[in-house]
Amino acid sequence: MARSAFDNAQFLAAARQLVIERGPAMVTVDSVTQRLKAPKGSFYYRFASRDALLGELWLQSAVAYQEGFMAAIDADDGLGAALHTPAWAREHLDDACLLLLYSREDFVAGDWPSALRKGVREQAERVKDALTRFARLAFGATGSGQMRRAAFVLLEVPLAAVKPHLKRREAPPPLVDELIRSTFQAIAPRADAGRARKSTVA
Amino acid sequence: MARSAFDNAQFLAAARQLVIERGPAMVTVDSVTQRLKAPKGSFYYRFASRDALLGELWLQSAVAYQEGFMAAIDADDGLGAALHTPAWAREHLDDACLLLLYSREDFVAGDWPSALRKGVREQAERVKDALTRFARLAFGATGSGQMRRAAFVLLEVPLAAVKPHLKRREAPPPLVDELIRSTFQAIAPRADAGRARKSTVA
DNA sequence: TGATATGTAGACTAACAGGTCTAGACCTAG
DNA sequence: CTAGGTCTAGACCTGTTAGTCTACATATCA
Repeated sequence: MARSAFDNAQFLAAARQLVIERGPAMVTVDSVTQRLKAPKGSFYYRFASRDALLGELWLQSAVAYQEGFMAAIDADDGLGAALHTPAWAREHLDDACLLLLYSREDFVAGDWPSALRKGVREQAERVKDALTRFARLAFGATGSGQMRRAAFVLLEVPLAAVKPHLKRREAPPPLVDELIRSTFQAIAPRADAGRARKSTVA
Repeated sequence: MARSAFDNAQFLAAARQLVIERGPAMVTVDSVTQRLKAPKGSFYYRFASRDALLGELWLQSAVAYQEGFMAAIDADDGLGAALHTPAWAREHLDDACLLLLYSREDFVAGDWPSALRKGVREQAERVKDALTRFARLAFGATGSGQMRRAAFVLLEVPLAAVKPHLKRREAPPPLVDELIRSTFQAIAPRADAGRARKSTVA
């Protein structure tokens, strides 16, 4: 039994379940190992700390979420990017609950483990680049006001629209897309003009 | 020195400061009493538990926030209710950080102390009644879709618009009002017709 | 076969949490 | 002046947490 009775993925999966069921604060090293019937030693053999586990868990989901978002942005499909949040939540309900219902700080409060710092920084930079690109497309400039609008319409509003449903662990209904679309067209009408005509039908 | 070296308000004030500086999770009985240089006994003489303290703190702010919100709703001023969130945040930055940056569950996780349960229930009911009244005004009905829209436009969007600024402990700039107003008009145009013309100027 | 990698196993420690309890200081009433 | 309620004071108890440490089992390779 010396060759891997457990592996990293199992610990991550157990932790994910616990986050979804009870929130990140209730994920303790003991609760994870108990659920897996693994000894503590095995956990600390694979993860440097609790923060390393929760950080990796968060980063995994954040990167997965980002993929489709970036694809829409790269295609200059602003509305598609805004609607990516409910779409992704429907496809990956568990991941969406984990990522969108809690904040990054709920997973790792203080300094991040050095192994993850680079990943987190890159993640943040990609988001910022995406917002910049969209701000230029939609508002013709990238000043602080335009960036603020971009974040509002691409991230904050979709998140707010989706959250109440995730709290009940249910997929966001079509109404959510309608709310996001209306808001998008009210605030960034120009971004919609050249592209993504199919998403606009209603 | 038997007559009150400390009183309830001081404990609540100390806890409030701690919430604002470090979040509700970092408010421990020890940290509160240390900040006040009060002994633990004095704390437990006045509060039944940590939950009693944090619950009262949350409820205080929630009721204070609600006052202006309800006033706008009672006047059928939907836009005014939506704009109440940034307005109140400007006037009461500390309370806004406490109430809007965290969720009720961050203050009291499980069951609420019986002394507060009634207050919390009434608070929730008032919000629900307000949303119902607004849904009828704005959408002509109070089905689940209309209620969802009402919550979105009166609470979720204003909260989302204000949050990034509260995280930096700064007052929401005028742009926030503009974002909320645009969203409101896109989603509940009818609610604006009869009233609150002065708020609509742009 | 036997040394070593790789990992399991879980008792243990130290810090800190919420909460209890007893002793006593002080004010007020009689 | 003294009795009793009000409140301070802080030692103490119990449970839980992240993290450590040593012992040991197994597969692989020389």
